[in-house]
Amino acid sequence: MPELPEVETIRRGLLPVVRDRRIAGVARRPVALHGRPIPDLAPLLRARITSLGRRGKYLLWRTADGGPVLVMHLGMSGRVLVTEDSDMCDPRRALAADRHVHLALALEGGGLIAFRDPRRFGQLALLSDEAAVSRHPALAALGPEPLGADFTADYLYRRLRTSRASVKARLMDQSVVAGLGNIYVLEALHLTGIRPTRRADRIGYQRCARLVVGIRSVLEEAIAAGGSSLRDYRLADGSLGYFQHRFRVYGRENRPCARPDCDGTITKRAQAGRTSYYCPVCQR
DNA sequence: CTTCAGACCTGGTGGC
DNA sequence: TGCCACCAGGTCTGAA
Repeated sequence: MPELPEVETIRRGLLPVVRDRRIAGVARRPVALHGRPIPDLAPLLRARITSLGRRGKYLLWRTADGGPVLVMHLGMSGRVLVTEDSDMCDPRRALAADRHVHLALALEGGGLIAFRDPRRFGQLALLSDEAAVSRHPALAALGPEPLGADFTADYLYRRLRTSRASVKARLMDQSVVAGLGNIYVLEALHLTGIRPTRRADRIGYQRCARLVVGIRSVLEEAIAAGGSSLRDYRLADGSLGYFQHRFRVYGRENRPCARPDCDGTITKRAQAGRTSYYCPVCQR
């Protein structure tokens, strides 16, 4: 899936296209996404999109006058497709043309937004207003934004010191910090010289402080690069992100460690049902 | 309580 | 070429 940098890149690319556009037609496929049916989209009809927000890996489509909010999570394989082609503005046709498109919104004046997710691990919810957004269980459970002021060394130290789980599992827990996934956790841990398998409660304050800085810098660099394109992911305009060329550890088993003064070799191993990559020499 | 394996899905890849 | 096992950016559940 898109992790925070990919979702943020999509948000930035989409915003100028959809802002102030009115929704002229809607269609949904009768399939389950993340085990739940796609909500009725009728409340979106005639609504005007005013902003596109992001919280963790969630995209929030807001509409004018306190109207409904579409909450979208891209799961592992979700994408948002946009076409400004005025011929392609029938949402039902968009669903018929591609069996992995599960939601389509036609824009007044031409153009179409489609949510495509082959694996169907994504999530869609339509909330009636801002109050419902703050009550949404998954959103309410999210920890601080890693690029926000609340994500501090004090905070992270407090959240790590009480857990015997691995630091990697802890950082991937969205209630600790919102938006990190497998790739960026591993990248940040390499940057800060911490082994993914290290127990969270064995990490001191100074290392937490470095981790906060490292997480921020990895995310900022990735956003600047337009995210990472592996498999499905594309920017809003269909182009590719290029942060994957800057990976220090992810997918780099048996390659030399990228740290200049380190002669280690990147190791791959299964951890908590996922794959971890790290340098056994400089990550402790 | 916390932690972790398994389930949920499809598609792409690499081995035989 | 075909078949099959395995792997993939995430999240939730239930069991230990």
